[in-house]
Amino acid sequence: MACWLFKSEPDTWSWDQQVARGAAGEEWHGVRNYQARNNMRAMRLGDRGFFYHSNIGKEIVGIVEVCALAHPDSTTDDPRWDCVDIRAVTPLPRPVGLETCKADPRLAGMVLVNNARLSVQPVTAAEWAVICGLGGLAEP
DNA sequence: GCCAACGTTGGC
DNA sequence: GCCAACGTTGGC
Repeated sequence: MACWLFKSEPDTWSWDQQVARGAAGEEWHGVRNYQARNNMRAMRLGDRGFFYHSNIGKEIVGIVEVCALAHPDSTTDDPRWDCVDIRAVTPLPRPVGLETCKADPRLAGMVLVNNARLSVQPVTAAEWAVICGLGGLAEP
């Protein structure tokens, strides 16, 4: 099972809003970047992802799960853009900041550290485990 | 609020 | 198909 990272500005869509959607989840719409879209197309049901707050907070705040495969983005008529649905699984007991990721040599290769602009990113199993540890979660 | 990095667009 | 111009993102 693959791991991912979803970025959102909390002003636009926050973790709290995601949690409020409950098990139904929410369409991860608005992505207009091919790499990010391709990542979403590669997702399988049940894949886990981190939920990252950009700009405000700059930290990984929770874990989400893919609950619908890629489908057309309902916010555009442009057929190029697909998105998945995700639902909140659990918050991190201790949010993991960008600073922390940059400072940890085990995360030196992380996309978040090296290409901050990509809005939907792959995360390796090793990175996943490190961040869960830093975040105070026993590995899910 | 600024600026650097990056992706996309469009002219040639 | 290349490349310059432009817009957007996101860290600081």
